Amino acid sequence: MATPNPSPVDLAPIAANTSGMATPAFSPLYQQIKELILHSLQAGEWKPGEAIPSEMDLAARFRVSQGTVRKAIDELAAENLVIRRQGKGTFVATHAEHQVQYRFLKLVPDSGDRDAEGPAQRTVLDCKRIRAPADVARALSLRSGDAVVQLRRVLSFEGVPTILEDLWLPGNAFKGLNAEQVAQYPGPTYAMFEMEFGVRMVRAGEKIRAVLPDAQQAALLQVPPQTPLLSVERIAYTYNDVPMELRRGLYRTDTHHYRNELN
Amino acid sequence: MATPNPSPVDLAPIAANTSGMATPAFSPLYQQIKELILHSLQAGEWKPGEAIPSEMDLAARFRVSQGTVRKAIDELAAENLVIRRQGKGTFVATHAEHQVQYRFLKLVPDSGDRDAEGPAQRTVLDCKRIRAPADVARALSLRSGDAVVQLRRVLSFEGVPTILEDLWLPGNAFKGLNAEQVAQYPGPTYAMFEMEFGVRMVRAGEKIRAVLPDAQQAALLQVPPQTPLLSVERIAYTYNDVPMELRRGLYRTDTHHYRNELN
DNA sequence: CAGTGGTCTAGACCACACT
DNA sequence: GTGTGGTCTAGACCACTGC
Repeated sequence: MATPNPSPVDLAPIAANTSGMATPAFSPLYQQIKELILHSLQAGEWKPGEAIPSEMDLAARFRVSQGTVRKAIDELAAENLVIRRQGKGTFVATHAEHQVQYRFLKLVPDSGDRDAEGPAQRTVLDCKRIRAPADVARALSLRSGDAVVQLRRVLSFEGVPTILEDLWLPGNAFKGLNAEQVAQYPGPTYAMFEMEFGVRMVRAGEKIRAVLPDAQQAALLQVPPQTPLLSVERIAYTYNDVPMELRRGLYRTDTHHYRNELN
Repeated sequence: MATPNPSPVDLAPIAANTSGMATPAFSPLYQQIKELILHSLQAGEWKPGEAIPSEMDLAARFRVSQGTVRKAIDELAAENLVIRRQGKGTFVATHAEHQVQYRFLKLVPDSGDRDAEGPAQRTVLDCKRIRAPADVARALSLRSGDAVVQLRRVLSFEGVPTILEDLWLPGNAFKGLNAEQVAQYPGPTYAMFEMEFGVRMVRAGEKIRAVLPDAQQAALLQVPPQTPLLSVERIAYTYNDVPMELRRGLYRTDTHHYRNELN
C-alpha cells in the first residue's frame, strides 16, 4: 500500500539491520510478526475456534507485505497453533474438534482404527486438592507444597479398562475443578481445560518405560499381577513452554499399542 | 530469465489448469517440481552428502521461478530428505552425520544426555539368509518364502547391554551383508546401508508394547526374568513408502527411557 | 459475487561461507 | 568478491467458500 498515513492499531516492527554494528540477535521480520500474533493468541484476542484476521488485514496492521504475514502464519500452522482453511480463513486451533481429537494420545487399538472403537468411557476415581510433592512440583515448575489438583481416572474402550492415569494440575489455574466436570464433559479433557479454565495445551513430551503394576493398579485395570504395562509420563505445555499438566499413565498393551511415526 | 531459447536438460512442467474442465487432480507447480527432484534423488543423480544444484540452476532447469523451486525444496527439507545450509548449498540428507545420528532411536539415558554416554557397542549374535516367515514377508511386502537377511544383535551402552534386536532385510537388496560388516562399520548401521547397499531409509513407524522376556532374551540382556521390557517393532521405509527393514527390539528401561515429543 | 487462503513470478537486498 | 540460501516486496492470478 502506498497510503501516506498509518493504519489505526499498529505496532511498527523493528527494521532489519540498518546500522553497521555487529548483530547479536538478528531476527527476520516474519519471526517478529509471528511473535506478535503469538502474543495476541496468548492474550486471548481471538478465542479457540474463532477466525483470526485475514492475511491482508494483518499485513495492514503490521505494515508488512502479505507474503511476510503468510510465512509467519505458515510456521504457526506447522506448530498446530492455528489451522488454515482455504476460502474461509485461519482459525485458532482447539482440542474440541473431531479431526484433532486425542491429539496427544498415541495408544491405538491393534486393529489400527481408533474411530471403530468409539469414544473412551471415563471413570473418575479421585479428584482432590493437595500440596505438590517434590517431583510433581519440579515437573510443573512450582514450589514444593504449592496447591495442585490431583486426579485419578480409568479410561475404558468398549468396556475394557485400558488406561489408568493420574493427573496433576497447578491449583492456581484450575480452581474449582471437580470430578463431575471431568467425568461428564462431552469431548476431550483438554477441550474442557480450554473452555472452562482458558488453558490451551500446545505441545507435550513423554517418557515411556515398561513396568509391572502394583496390586492396586492391576486391580483397577483388571489384569493379572505381573502383567507388563507401558508407563507413560507426559508433561503438557501452554504457550511459552510453561508446563501446565503432569500426567502419569499406565497403558495396557494386550489389545492396544503405542504408535509412533519417525521422520 | 527472458532468454528466448530453452535450457539444455529439461522436463517442461505441466501447465496449471487452462481448460475449463473439472480438475480431478490439481497439483500445484511446486509439487510437480518436488516430484521431479524426488525422482532425481531416488535415481541417485546426487549421492547422500553431496550438494544438489543451486536453486537458481534448478529454476533454470525446470523453467520456473526461484521461488517455486524454493517451496519445493522447503518441503523436502521438512521431510528430512535434504538439508539446507545457508551460504553453502542444499545437500542430500544422510544418516552418516553426527547431527542426525540415531535418527530413529528414541531411547535415551535417564540423564537425558545421549552424547555423555558415548557410542553404543554392537555385538552381532547371528546373521544369516533365510526364507521370510509370513509375518516378516507381510511387513516387508514380500512373498512368504522370499529370501531375507536376518540379524540379531545386542547394543550396549557403557558396557551395559540395553537393546536386543532382530532385523530383517530384503535379501535382494542386501546381497552379501555379513556379521563383520555390521559389527565393524564405524557409524550408524543405517549409514552403512546407504554406503554399501545404496538403500536410504527415509521414514519409519513404530509399534510399542510392554512385554516380559523369555529366558534367552533375559540372559542376553543380563536382566532377571520377569523384568518388564519395551517391545519396539519398527518398519523403516525408503523412497515411495517402500518398506526395507523390519526391526524388533527389546529395550531395557531401568537406565534409559523412550523419549517422544508431541506437537 | 466478494473475500479468503494458495500459487507463481520477478526483482531487490541480506546473511553466510569460501576463496 | 562471488555464489549460496534467506528475506521481503508488489502484483497477478487461481481455487475454494459462502452470500
